[in-house]
Amino acid sequence: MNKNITMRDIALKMGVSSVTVSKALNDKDGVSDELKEKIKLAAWEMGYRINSVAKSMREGLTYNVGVIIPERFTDTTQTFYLRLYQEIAVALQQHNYYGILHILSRQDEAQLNLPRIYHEQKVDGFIMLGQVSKEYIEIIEQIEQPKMFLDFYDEHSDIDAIITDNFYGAYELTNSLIRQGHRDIAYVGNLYSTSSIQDRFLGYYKSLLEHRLELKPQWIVSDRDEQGTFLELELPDPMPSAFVCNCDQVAHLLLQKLQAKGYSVPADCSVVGFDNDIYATLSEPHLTTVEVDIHQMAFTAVQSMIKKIRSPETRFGRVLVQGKIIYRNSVQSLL
Amino acid sequence: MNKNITMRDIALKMGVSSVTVSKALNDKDGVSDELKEKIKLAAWEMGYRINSVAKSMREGLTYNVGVIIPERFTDTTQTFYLRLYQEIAVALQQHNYYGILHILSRQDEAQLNLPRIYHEQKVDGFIMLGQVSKEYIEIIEQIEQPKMFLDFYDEHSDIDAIITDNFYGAYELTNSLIRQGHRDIAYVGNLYSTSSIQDRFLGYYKSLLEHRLELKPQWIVSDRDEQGTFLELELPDPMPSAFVCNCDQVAHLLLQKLQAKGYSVPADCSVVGFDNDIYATLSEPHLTTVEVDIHQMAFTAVQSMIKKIRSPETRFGRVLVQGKIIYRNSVQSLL
DNA sequence: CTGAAAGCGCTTACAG
DNA sequence: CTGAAAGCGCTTACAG
Repeated sequence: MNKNITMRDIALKMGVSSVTVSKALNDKDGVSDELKEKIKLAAWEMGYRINSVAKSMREGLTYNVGVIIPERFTDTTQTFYLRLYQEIAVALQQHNYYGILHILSRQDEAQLNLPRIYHEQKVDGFIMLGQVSKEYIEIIEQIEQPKMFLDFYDEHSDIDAIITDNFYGAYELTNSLIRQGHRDIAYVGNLYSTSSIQDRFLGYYKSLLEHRLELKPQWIVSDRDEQGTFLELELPDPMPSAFVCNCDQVAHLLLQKLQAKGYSVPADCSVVGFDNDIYATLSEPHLTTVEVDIHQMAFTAVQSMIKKIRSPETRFGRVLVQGKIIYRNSVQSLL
Repeated sequence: MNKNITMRDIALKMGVSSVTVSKALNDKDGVSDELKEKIKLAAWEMGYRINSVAKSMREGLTYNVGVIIPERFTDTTQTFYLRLYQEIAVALQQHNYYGILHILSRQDEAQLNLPRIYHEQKVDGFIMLGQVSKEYIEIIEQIEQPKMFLDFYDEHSDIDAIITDNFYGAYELTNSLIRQGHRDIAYVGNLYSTSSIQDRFLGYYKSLLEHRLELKPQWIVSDRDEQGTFLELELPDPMPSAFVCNCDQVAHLLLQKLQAKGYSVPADCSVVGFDNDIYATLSEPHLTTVEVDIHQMAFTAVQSMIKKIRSPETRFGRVLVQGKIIYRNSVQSLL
């Protein structure tokens, strides 16, 4: 059987010490180039694979990053975080790091239990992907290792956060509606549910303010309860000429509601979304929306995390990743 | 600073040896119950966290399982494998194991490079999630650690595989169409692309055979090239009364094609899919389909993998996980 | 019931 | 340019 080859085995075979083997394989100084090449060749021939556990033990680094996603955000219809996780995994790979995904169960979240990867020192840092409760944030703050929030932030916490630029995304999107003649514009989303829904709302509101348009209370349509469970949408009366939805999935639901009630989109009513996820192109008409740059978010997060692991004092604060408006066919020009 | 607490620190504080601390914290024999409790309390008070790297080094186990997904299967529209990965991560968690996701780039797949988690001995076993080329399978066979295929198998390889019961799923689904009076039934899928498309086809064919229905060549409609890239679907002429699609995504595409050409589904033509993924309920009408039991597949895979890690000689062969037909509105009874 | 010793496979700091 | 020694933090096997 191919018993695992160690540096010692190579050293024995080559008649050198394992120190020399280590130096040669790691391209460190102190070994002649000639010997280095010989050792590398022997290692390759013997099928040597480095034991990362021994390396980790010695260096005090696991080369793993924990990514925590609350179970609440992982049902069948929500794939955004999984795709973000995938990009994170790829980005980590490129830095010789590895991701360990931890799905935070509802129970552990409620009972404020940290994941086992924390208790077992399995990782060098934590990326919290998806908003958790204030109480859970306080628990995370006590972790003395590098940590960051991804796709949300907490105003009271100074933990680094990478977020999509929700505010300007919604602001620009609303501006574009106004440029096309819309004046009665509603917002769909529960303002008390997550910071991103809130920030998108504020971007929408800023656009209204700048154009001196009134924000009518009945034009804020709730879409979910504070736990994130979707509610039946209630159409405002009178109807606006356009809806800014906090996400594509809700825009998709709204579209179905509107069509069921006999409204034609965009002829009778325009709808825009946010995220450019699968719902944007599955909706009929396809949605004008803001594309979150998942790739960029993942890469920024990983890069920052690795910097923090290397120098734990590094602080980034709140990093905004710009989105991009994708124009499709769910908006009617009123001009 | 909270310098990491080790067993040694606890031992020093309690005036015992670190052996005793280890035994106490692991609930091993050889320490009085009284002392055990005292040590556990002290560990808790001191904020002790076990160093899993040291444990791993000592035991020769990483407690990680590598899950390899070819990049080809991870574009925006395909979330099946990511959801399966998520279930795997949860199942592993329950066994005190962790998953490391490796996205196998097209390049590494073509160049037959094994992932770095192999070369660094980062994991105790490998789950290959999604079909790879014959050549790559041969490379995987050379891995001397536990390994298994998930959601595909290779006839020439005796590597354990967990697959959904594609054959009987498609067989039952086709039977149900025939029971509803359909006689002219087409199949949509490239028979040379993956084993699951092939097996679903054969289940469909078995149903035809049993009912003495002819399999007309023009009723096999290709949906993708052998690399998996979707092709424009070509409707057969004459048209069948029903289509059995190899997956929901293709059923969704077919639906759009049919509707664009003026066919009404299911009035003019019935369509069934496979997978019960997001496309099944995003299609209009919602698709009658076979639900792949993702949860069960992941749990079976993880359980088998852990058995194999504990006793490397364990063989499972090909494990079939039963699917379940979900009846919706995309089929018209002709009776 | 308790502990001293050994060892897992590396790498760093130091000596030659 | 090369190597002996030490140590990362555990756990097992053995001795008392």
